[in-house]
Amino acid sequence: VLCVVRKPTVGRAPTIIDVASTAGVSVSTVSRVVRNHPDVREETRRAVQEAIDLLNYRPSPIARALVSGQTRMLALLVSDITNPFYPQLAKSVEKEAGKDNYTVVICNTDDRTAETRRYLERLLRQGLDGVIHAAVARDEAVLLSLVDDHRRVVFTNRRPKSKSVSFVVSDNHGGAMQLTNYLLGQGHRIIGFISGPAFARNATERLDGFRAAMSAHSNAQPLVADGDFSVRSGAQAAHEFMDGANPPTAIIGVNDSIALGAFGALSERNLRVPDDIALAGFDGVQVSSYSLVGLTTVDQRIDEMGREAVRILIRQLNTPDFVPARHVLDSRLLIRKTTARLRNPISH
Amino acid sequence: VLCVVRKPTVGRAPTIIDVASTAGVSVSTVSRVVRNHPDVREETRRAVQEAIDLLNYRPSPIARALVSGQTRMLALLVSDITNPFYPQLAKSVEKEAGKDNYTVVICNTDDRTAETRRYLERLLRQGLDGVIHAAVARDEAVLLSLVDDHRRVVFTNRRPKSKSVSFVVSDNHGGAMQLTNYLLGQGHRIIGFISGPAFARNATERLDGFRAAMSAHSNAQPLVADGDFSVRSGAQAAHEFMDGANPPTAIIGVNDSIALGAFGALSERNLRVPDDIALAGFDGVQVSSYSLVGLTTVDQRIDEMGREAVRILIRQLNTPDFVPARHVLDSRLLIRKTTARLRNPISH
DNA sequence: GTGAAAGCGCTAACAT
DNA sequence: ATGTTAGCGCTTTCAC
Repeated sequence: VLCVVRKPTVGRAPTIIDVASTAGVSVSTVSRVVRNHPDVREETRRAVQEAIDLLNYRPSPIARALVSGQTRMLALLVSDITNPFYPQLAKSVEKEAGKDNYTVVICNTDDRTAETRRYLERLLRQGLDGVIHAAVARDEAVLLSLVDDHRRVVFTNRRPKSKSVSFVVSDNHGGAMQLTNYLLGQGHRIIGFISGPAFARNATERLDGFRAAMSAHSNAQPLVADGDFSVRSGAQAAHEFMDGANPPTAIIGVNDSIALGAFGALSERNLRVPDDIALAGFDGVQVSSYSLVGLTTVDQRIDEMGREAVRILIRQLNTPDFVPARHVLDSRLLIRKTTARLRNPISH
Repeated sequence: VLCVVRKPTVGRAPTIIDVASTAGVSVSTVSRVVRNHPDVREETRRAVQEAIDLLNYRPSPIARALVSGQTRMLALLVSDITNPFYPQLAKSVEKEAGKDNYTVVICNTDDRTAETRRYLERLLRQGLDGVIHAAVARDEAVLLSLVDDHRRVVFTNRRPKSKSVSFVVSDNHGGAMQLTNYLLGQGHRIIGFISGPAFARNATERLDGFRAAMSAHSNAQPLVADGDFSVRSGAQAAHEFMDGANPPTAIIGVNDSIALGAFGALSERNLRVPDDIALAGFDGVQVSSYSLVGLTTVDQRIDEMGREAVRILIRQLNTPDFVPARHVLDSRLLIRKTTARLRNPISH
């Protein structure tokens, strides 16, 4: 070959070949410099770096992905991005991942296994590197069968059944006990708990914590109503409680959205919070802190959960030997304005 | 070459070569079949399709991206994903894009130009196909300089200055007028408007609409306070209004979050809504509809905005000749529980 | 209508 | 320490 023709550099992103010819070295040397490979003479490295700077060369992630199989793309599976818990989690995940130049794709599963599968199949083909699973559906098996390398997965928000996969969750059981004991300490005995769907492990753990704390008190009467994490379901359940023969003096929502819904229902009934009835949530979502409500809640440290999940995942992705990480974050009771010492004990 | 060695098919995703050899045709033919190229005999097509089904072959998006420069990845730029407007938009964008097998990456810019740039530079190198810009910062120039092909961009939520780029926005000016006229019709004359940042065009349009409607009434007194779209700023501004010498009988928040914040502030002051003071928002965010508040608001049809933005973008991406689309969605007044006919006109 | 072959931009053996 | 080269899986001329 007498003449290796390359299109001119103008109007085209510079490639590794351009850098190599500019610096007067081979492409492998450039590649080594770019990847910080040690086997490069300092002088050569400097020359290459100069060419890189001159041309403003940046390696193509796509070409890299083709050859390495790694795309620096992570998926975050959430139940419903319009539930305020998830945006907050997403923000912290995205921020932490960005530090290591990972891109996060948020996948709204609506807690439907079929959606989980659809997303994963598409993204895996696209070369997805890893998954943070924060949705709460019964889709663990689907996920783990699609991503059989468990190093690529971290569960958060929910605790997985599998023992061989990493997770970061908050201490749901302990948090619920703490909150319930606080309400019991305030004099409440009839306490209503608005639960989440039975398939959501984080919700059932909270319910269990509530029950455990209540059963330790001889004259405590636990009430439980069904909810589905939504504001609407919280309102409905609160109405049910108050329409019952034996209405509670305090209500706990399994998450903040439900508690906010309950708050609305109570307002509609002209019940004042906390004077007439105490109310508490679970999550520590930002909106619950505003003066609108000032909701007492269990802070599950969402930001930390997201950050930690990313750190674990990225570490796993880059280490051959893998031991599943199991992090349980202490949850913290945030006492705000919707709870108070019981003023008008109901006699029975 | 006597012997073309390929690793065995087991444990490895099937490639186009596997399909070709299975079907007994060349890779180009397989490629034609996959891309629905017409130049394939029906018989051949069937044979190839059989091999594809047999092997469960799916073309590699990464390899395709390398050769075509297209990744089917879209970015959605938002100001702050924890502001409930954006998750709702994101959901509709994601859903619509998914129909055409596009993946959406949500980028939280915090309305900082530097963040916009950071995201775009990273994603463009990753082969980003297009951008839906829904954040409201002064970053139009940065975006358009980074993505000089305007077919790849759609603005939404905000109206761009550039005349050569597509957008889908709601009729902010008209919606604000409609809302203001409604309040005037209810007898309100002193109306407070809690605005957004001056750089946010959607906010200034709403403010202009408010002013226009107010100035058409001889004895109407517009009050304006600064806000930044956040719940907190809404609460603060409402306090300022009510501490003023001439408090309004109705307050409009430039978005629902601000109105919700104002609602909290008013509750704190033991003012009942709408009996003591009327309150309205803008956006039609879901949370504002719950019984907690039942906020009167201007619905800007978020879902439709997102859907339409995606449709326009995808169409532009696939047509060589490009005429910018300019869609203005009618906004709709949603009268709910926080506004009512003025009961106790203040005399002046 | 079909096939051969040249890349796309990079990494990783392997050779020197 | 550096260069050569064979791919990664696909699309796309260009022959036939």
